[in-house]
Amino acid sequence: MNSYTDDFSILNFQRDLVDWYKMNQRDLPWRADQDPYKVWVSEIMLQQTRVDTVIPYFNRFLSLFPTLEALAEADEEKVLKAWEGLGYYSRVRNLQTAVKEVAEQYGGRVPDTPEEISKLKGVGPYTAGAILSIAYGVPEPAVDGNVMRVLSRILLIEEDIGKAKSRTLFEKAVRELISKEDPSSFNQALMELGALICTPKSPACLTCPVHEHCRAFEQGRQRELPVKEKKTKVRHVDIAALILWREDGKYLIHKRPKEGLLANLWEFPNVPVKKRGQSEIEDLKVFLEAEWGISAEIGDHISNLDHVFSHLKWDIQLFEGRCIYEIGDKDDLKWVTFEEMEAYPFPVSHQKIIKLAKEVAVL
DNA sequence: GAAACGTGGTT
DNA sequence: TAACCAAGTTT
Repeated sequence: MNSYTDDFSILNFQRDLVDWYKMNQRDLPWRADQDPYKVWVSEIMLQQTRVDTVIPYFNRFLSLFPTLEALAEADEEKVLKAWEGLGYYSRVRNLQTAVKEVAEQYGGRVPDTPEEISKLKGVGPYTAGAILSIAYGVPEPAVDGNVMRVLSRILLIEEDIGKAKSRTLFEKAVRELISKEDPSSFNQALMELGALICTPKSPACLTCPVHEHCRAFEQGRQRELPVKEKKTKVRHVDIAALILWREDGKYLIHKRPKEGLLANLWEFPNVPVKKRGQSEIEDLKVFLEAEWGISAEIGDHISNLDHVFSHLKWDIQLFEGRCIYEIGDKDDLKWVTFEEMEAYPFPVSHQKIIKLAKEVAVL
């Protein structure tokens, strides 16, 4: 055959892993029941996001949108507001799109087959397997970063887990290993083990419930795995941003485009700066005039701030300015008070600006 | 297949 | 501090 599970004691491994999980699993809010909608929401939130970060978001989200129907009918602005600060905002817009699809096409019942569930927006191979196994007990692999790390050690798999292709290899391994009696516990156990014991830097092998099955541990090579190539540095982008105010105590905010970075979130007026130096104020004025028909008197430089994303870094020079003249109304522009601002979803980068704007306003 | 897509905690 | 990491998916 020549598979990674040749000469591997599958049944004993399953037993040791699942027994440990049942005794040691964390008490997490999405484990209270197996409601497919809640499992779904939790899985989307947990993508690339820590459990501790997700817990309060999950509880708030479920109190705001307790059912699939409630989320399907909700205003997108409210949904984004509930996601504010969690990051990867397309996750929740895709989730709402998918939930509407389920409400309309499946009578509100989350599909329970790989073929159907995988068609839903935002449901990739991992999430499909997670929902199917956890909510429905279907023995499908749910291969995330934890699973690849854990199995790379246990089975001594030296494939680069950074490559998209290697995921299918791990899925193949899981199909051979997974407990048919309790796929839910098996999949979650693998992830729980990765989160609590088989951690990236210094795995706690001595307390690991399955170290007797671990080929890397046997050879003392657990710290060499998984193999993962390093990423390149993030790109720096210079931006000039503006706290633009009016005599009536309102500030100008702008809704970002429906695609791309921070899609549909709100922000303060800003422009990319071509050459760092003295042109920032002019860049802002030209932009306001040309794009929105606004003329402004730009005043003090407030401060410099930076914000790091996964793939780039904003270096923001923040100014303050007074609106002199404006024409017409636009859907993506709003003049609001600080109080009204609280209803709008802002990315963290612009939450920092709000904070500074409030301090400046006091003066 | 590589890059885009957020944020906060850890090392 | 900079790099790395966390229950990935879409384009």
